[in-house]
Amino acid sequence: MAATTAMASSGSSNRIEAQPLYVKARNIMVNRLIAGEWRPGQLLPSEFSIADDLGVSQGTVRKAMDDMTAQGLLVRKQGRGTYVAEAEDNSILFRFYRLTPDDSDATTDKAEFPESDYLAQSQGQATKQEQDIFLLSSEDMVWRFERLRSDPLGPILWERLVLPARQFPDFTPTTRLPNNVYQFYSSRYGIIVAKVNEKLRAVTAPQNVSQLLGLPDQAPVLEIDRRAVALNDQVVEWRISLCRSDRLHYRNELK
Amino acid sequence: MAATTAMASSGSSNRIEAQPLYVKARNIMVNRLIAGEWRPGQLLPSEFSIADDLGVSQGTVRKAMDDMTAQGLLVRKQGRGTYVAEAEDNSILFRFYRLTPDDSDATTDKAEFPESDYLAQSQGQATKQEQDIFLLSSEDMVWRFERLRSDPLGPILWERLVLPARQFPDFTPTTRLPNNVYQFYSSRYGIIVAKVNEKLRAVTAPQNVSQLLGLPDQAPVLEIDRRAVALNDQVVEWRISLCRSDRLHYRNELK
DNA sequence: AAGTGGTCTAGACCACTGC
DNA sequence: CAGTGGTCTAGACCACTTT
Repeated sequence: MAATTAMASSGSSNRIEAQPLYVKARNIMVNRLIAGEWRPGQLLPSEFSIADDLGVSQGTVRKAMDDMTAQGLLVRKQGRGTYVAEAEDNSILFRFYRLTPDDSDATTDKAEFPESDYLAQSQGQATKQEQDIFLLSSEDMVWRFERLRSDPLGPILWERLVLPARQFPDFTPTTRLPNNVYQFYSSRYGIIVAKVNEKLRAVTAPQNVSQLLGLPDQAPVLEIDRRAVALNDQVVEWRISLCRSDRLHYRNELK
Repeated sequence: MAATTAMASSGSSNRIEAQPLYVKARNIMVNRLIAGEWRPGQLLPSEFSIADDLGVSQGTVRKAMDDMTAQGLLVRKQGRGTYVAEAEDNSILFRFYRLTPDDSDATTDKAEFPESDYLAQSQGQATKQEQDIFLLSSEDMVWRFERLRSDPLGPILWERLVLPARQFPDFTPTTRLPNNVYQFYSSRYGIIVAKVNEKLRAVTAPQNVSQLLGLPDQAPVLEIDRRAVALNDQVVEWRISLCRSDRLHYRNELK
């Protein structure tokens, strides 16, 4: 079977396609993730079996999988096999959620994920900005959510969340998002969020927000403009959060 | 020579030290970096030569070096060899400097590194907080700097920078820090900054800072509390910056 | 016992650099 | 041309999980 599915050899003959085999193997596998052929949580075939399938050695498949594992797309379990990562695997807390109580000890870092109160929810035509962000046309629809999120000590942030309606076909005006949205996108729609781009600013809270958060008028808040990018490079979520930073902060580790 | 320097085999005999050879090899090499035996910019021995030295195969050394390269400690140059990374190699801009003009296109992202005006500079005994941060005793001294940093359009941030005096023995009250401090630590003292921990908050600018930055009174600014951690896990720099965020933002890509 | 990923080795060949 | 890192393969053995 290697005859039909084998990838071009990297041997001396082939000047075009100067791409290592393990990169091609990786691309093929990533495309299977994008296509939904391999879904989050699924057990993949063994390395040897994929190697046969692609017509390369097991070591080459391993290198490709090493990359994908490092990127958080796959999860290996010794003795059992390799699985497509689910949003839970990456411990969402440390991956995409950076707001931390000031007194937290990092050791006693409990998985306190904030609860949500829905202030508004509607479907509407994409604005110019939303068209740019999601690559939509002016007739396309988006879902918009406004939420107030709180931890046990009280409200911590206000946020507006926008989703392209096309990707979430079964939403209704009363559909609520679970607290861990990326887990939801992954398990329900097979959408794998590969990365998130954020822009942070210090701004003065609008009056309604400072009231909701219980802050004095004109209080400074942290504005986080976040765009979640799926494996196929499409933006699947746009979110603007206004966070109180009097008892929380945004932590970042740069390596 | 493998007889004396060889690392314990991972074979069946040895239950203690359940550590893969490549991890041991990595640790040995990292320790050479910490000890200053290998200095930034230096050309390392070839993989085969190190493999002989450590009594392992070249593939094992390669795997250890792969890790270190991924971590930004080493830089490979095909056909020439492997070098200890210098701060310039990692393109400091993208690694540790996250402030970006709002209009920047990422494509036209010029390496505009802000200039510094020194407002104050002094040596003094470490405060309680500084003792905690740098693991110093009460008699130990620190250097403190206050700077105003500007890009071509004007001032963008005020910052206070603290260094443990012991690590910078030849400083004088008029020693200035170059713009790229991590490059300076690396080339002059062999100090390799492995990572940086930051805490971000939105705060109201103190009056003197808002004046220096040309902002209205009570303007919100982004406070960045940063600790730079060296390879040996010691904090070597503490910095608090107050950044205008009306025409700049802090960009972050989470993967 | 069988199957999986994890480690380690050895050897081949390629691409690039510098002499 | 020799030396380096980069890729690819094949095979051995280990550690872990499941049957």
